[in-house]
Amino acid sequence: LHLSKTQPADPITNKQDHKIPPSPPFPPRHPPAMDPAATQPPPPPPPPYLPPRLVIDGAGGGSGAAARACRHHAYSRKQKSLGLLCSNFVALYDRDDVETVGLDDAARRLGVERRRIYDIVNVLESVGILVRRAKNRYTWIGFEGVPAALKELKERTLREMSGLAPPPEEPSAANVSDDEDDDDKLGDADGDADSEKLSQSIDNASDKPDTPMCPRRSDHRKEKSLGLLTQNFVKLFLTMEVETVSLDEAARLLLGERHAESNMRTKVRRLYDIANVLSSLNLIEKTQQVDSRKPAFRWLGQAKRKEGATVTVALPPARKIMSSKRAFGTDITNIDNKRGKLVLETENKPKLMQGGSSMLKTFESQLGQGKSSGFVYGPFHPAGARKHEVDDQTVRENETKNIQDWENLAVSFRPQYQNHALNDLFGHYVEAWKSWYLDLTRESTS
DNA sequence: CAGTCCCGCCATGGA
DNA sequence: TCCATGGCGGGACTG
Repeated sequence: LHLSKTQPADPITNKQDHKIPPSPPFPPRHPPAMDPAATQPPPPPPPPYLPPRLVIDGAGGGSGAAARACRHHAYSRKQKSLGLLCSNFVALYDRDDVETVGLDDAARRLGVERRRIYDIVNVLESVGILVRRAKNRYTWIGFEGVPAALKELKERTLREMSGLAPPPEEPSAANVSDDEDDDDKLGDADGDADSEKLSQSIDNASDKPDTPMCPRRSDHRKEKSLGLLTQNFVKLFLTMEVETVSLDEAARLLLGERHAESNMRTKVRRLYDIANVLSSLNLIEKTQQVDSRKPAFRWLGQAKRKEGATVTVALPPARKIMSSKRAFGTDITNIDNKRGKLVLETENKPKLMQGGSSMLKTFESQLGQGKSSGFVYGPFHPAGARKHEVDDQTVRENETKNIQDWENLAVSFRPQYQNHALNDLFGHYVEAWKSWYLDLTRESTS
C-alpha cells in the first residue's frame, strides 16, 4: 500500500507523481503574477517547474544539523511543515489586492497537494482569516478578521457554558463528546465537570449562529473536523483559566476525559497540526512546561504574520525575537529550538530589566510597527496605507496593543513557581486581570 | 526512543 | 459517477 514510502528510490520525486505537478516549494516572493486576476478561476500561467522540494533557499543557513538531517538531497520535513506552509500561504495572500483564494491556485503556487491546503484553510477559517464562499473558493479576510472571530468565539462559548443558550435538543451523550465512536460507551461519571461542560459547549458549536435544529449524521464527521477542533482548542485558551496547555491536556479536555487511547493519539496528532498553524500565525507559541519535559503552548492572541525567512522580506536578524518557542513556519533550521530546555522565561527577563521602553519596542516590533523596511507586517495594517492616520482604528489598535503589553508584562513577570498550585494561582490572577481589562476596553470602544 | 507530524489513502456527501 | 472535502493513522523524521 505504501510502497512509495519504502522505495529506496527517490522518495521525493516519487511522490505526487500522479498529482498536480507542484511548482517550486515556494514561489518567488511577490510573484509577478500575483494580481487579483491571478487568483481568479482562470489558472495563472504555471510557474516554471522545478524539481520539488529541492530548491529551498536555505535561508536557515546551512546549519550542520540541517545538512545532517537530510538523508538524500536537501530534503527536510521541516521544509514542508504545515507551519511553514501556512506562513507561505499567508505571505502569498495577505495583500491588499487579494480578495479571493482558490484552492487549486494555492496548491499550485505553494507546490503542495491540495490536501494540505485544506488543512491550512480550515484552521485559518476558524480564526477568521478566511471565509469559505464556495467550492474551491475562499474570501481572504486577513488578520483583521481575527479579533472579531476570537471575540465571537469567546462570547459564544461563555454563553453556552453558562447555559444561557438552550441546547437545541436534550444533549444526548452522543452529541457531547466529539469522539463518540459508537465505541466506548462507558456510562461512567466523568471526572471533570469543567471539561465536560466545555466539550458540550464546544461540540454544539457551529459556524452559523443559527443552525438547523438537529445535528445530522453528517455532523458526526464535522464534529471531528480540523476547523472545529481548532476552535475548540482556541476556546481552551479563551474561556478556561489556562495560560498554557500541552497537547495531551488539550486532547484530554476536548475529549471530555474519557480517553480511548487511539482517540487520544489521533486527537493529539491533529492538535499538532493545528498548533503548528496557529503558531505560525503567532496566536500561540510553543513553550516548555515548568515541571515536565512536555512542551506546551501558550496563548499569544495576537495574530500576525510571521516573517518567514524564505518568504517575506528579510528582517534585520537582530530584531528577531528569540524564545524557546519553536518557530514553526519561519526558521527553517529551528536552531534555536532547544527541546527540554527551559529558556523562555529567563530570556524574557533581561528585556524587563531594560525597562518599559524596551519592552514596548519589542511589542512594537511584534506588531510590525516601527519598521523601517517599508514592508508592513502589522496584522491590522495589511495595506500599510493607514499606518499614520490617527483615527478610530488606530486608537483601537493602540488599545489592543496596550492589552497585549499588559499581558506580556504579566507573562514575563510570571514567576517560576516550582509549586504547581502557586503557578496556577498566578495564572488565575493574570487571567482575571486580562478579562477584566479586556471587558473594560471593549466597553469603551464599542 | 519519545515526540512530531507529513503523507496520501479512501470515506463521505453533494452535484 | 464524478469530484471536492477532509478524517485518519502509518510510519518517517527529529532531537
